[in-house]
Amino acid sequence: MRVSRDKLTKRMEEFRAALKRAGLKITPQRLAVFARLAEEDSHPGARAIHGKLKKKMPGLSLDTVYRTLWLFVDLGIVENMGEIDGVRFDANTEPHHHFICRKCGASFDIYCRDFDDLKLPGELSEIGEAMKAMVEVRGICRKCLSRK
Amino acid sequence: MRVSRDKLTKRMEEFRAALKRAGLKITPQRLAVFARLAEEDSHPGARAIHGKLKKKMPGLSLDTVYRTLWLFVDLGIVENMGEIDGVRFDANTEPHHHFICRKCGASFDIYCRDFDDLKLPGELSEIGEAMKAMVEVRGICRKCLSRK
DNA sequence: TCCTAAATTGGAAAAATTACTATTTGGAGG
DNA sequence: CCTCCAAATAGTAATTTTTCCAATTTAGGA
Repeated sequence: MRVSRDKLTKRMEEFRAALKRAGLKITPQRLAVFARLAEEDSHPGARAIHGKLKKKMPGLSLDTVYRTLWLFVDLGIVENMGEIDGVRFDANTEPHHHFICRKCGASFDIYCRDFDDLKLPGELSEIGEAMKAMVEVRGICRKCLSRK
Repeated sequence: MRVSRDKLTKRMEEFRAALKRAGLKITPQRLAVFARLAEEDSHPGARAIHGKLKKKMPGLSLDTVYRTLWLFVDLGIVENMGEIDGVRFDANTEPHHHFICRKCGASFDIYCRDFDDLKLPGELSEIGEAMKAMVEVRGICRKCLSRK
């Protein structure tokens, strides 16, 4: 799905501001990667972004895309979805939720009754058939906080 | 953290029942992988599981671990965390939530006011410092439903 | 315009995951 | 308890994803 024009403009402004604030250069590559990410809400991976941009920007290296994306995550203007180091597995079949550390990727179970039976919005049926809902809390874990 | 003895027993029962129901063999490898996963709530990845089990079961192949874990996901006794095909990125800075398709891995944004300001449980502070909470809904997307 | 630290490229390396074949084995049926 | 065979595994090769690095280019301040 496409993002509206003014949302896009707003995001591009935030992007420029964040780079300026951090004293980083505004390069064509960074502009292209961010724009690509900001104008769609399909949450692409690095390869997908690289593939799309390669047409307009043949020299673009895959490494740059990766480096750029993680830079954006560090700057707080982009969020990563999914674990840092590959897929993980969970055999806990009871209702529970997750805390995930942004620094080290560690994850912890959270038990919270209020979260167990969230009422899902009706429009969800347009997207698909929901089977389960859980809350994902992101932050910094104790260990990472202390060794900071 | 360790899981209590009766929870573990219960999970092992469910595991045996699920394999039986599907007409699959209960092998030492499957028992070991599931037990390893069920007795901890640290959500390990395939490599971590393989590494731990290698000591007791020197011949265990990494392929078996991967195959076994995805089998468990298919059977519904294990849930995978993180995207199927690598890390993804999201430049949407507005409060929103995600629907993720179990079949194809596609993800969609959900907007739902009720989810935007979930009250986090106090015990969370023992785990770390929370920065953001979002709801992750899992199910089957329209496309996958229709092509079923 | 010039200069320099920062950024990018392209290719190589590392890590994660899947594929494949020969061999082994769980467990159904005798 | 044997026997047997479809199912499962081991070991290794292939593929995919991600990161690293040295050489080169460039954004943007002076």
